[in-house]
Amino acid sequence: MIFSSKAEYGVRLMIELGRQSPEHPTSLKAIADAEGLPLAYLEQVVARLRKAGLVMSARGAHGGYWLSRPAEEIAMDEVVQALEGSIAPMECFVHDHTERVLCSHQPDAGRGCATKLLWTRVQGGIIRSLQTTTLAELVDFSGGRVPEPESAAATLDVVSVPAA
Amino acid sequence: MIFSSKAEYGVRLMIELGRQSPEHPTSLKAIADAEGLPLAYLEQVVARLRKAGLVMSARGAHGGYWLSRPAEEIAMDEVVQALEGSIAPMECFVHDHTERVLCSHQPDAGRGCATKLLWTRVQGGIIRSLQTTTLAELVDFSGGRVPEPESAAATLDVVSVPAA
DNA sequence: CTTAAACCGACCTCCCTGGTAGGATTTACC
DNA sequence: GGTAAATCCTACCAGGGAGGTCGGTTTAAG
Repeated sequence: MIFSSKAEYGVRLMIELGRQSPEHPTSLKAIADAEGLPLAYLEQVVARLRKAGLVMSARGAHGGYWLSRPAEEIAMDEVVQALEGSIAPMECFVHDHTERVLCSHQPDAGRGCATKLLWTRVQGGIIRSLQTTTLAELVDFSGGRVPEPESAAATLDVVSVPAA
Repeated sequence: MIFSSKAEYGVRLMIELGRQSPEHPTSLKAIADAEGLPLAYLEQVVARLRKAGLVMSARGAHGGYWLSRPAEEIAMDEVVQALEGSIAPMECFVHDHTERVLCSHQPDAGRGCATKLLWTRVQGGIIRSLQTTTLAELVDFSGGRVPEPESAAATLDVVSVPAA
């Protein structure tokens, strides 16, 4: 298995948020119920998304999460990267603090690290396919946005972007 | 980590075999010494390659392994597939006995399995990048074929490194 | 008949995945 | 202010797979 269930859950969570209006927060419990996922575990998953700046949150009653950007502007490589850590095809691909990915193998006896060539290509293939998929595509594929509720007056009042 | 060390070791093993003449078998011990890998573990790795028909073997003294086809005709997706089993980005991608890969998720409540769209693309990206890389490329990258020995001396125990 | 090698299967240890548990804190509403 | 709903945080835990090891059997060359 290439990706862990954190990625699966996290992507589903993002899709769920993308289907909702960003105006009012969606609680984790609602998502957990809708997707049949354990709430306590989802908390850990969403924490990664929040730290990556992909979702924002409001605490307290009627709190919840929402996308920090429109789904059209969220590429899935950001999402998966936030959930899985670095996308490394092999042990020797380690992130240093910058963006660079490097191979820790010694260039043994003058020859290059041949497997690195292969894994680099694989990594490129993965990242490309993730970069060219937006969250909006997945939202659309899963049935699109949830229709805005008619009782707009009430809900819009609840909008409650914390008026600090 | 996307691929296990079986893939790393197995690819290195294949490259080593690709650097050798297919005329005489190369022992696992020679490869283990050259690459610094545990012999007993390599046995398990090479067994997968043999069962996949990628290498052939001869038992007994002076036995060993060789590529069953020229390196130019071996695409790396075959190799990685043999080593790792199926290349599935996510739990729900399971192989049945055919080539088809399917998602076990129910199409819940009429909506399609949206994550499947994403993982399918990722899988495609991986497989494409593996398919378009041949073993010969990696052999070449790692310094190319070992020069054919003229004498009948036991050359194979010492994998001669081209002296820079 | 000794030696080098492939072949085989059982075992073993560590670490990560996939959770659970229990709380502390924040906020809306009455 | 009290209570309920929610985020947030840390610790813990069981299971399984990764990454080997070990011991032995069979095969073939010299």
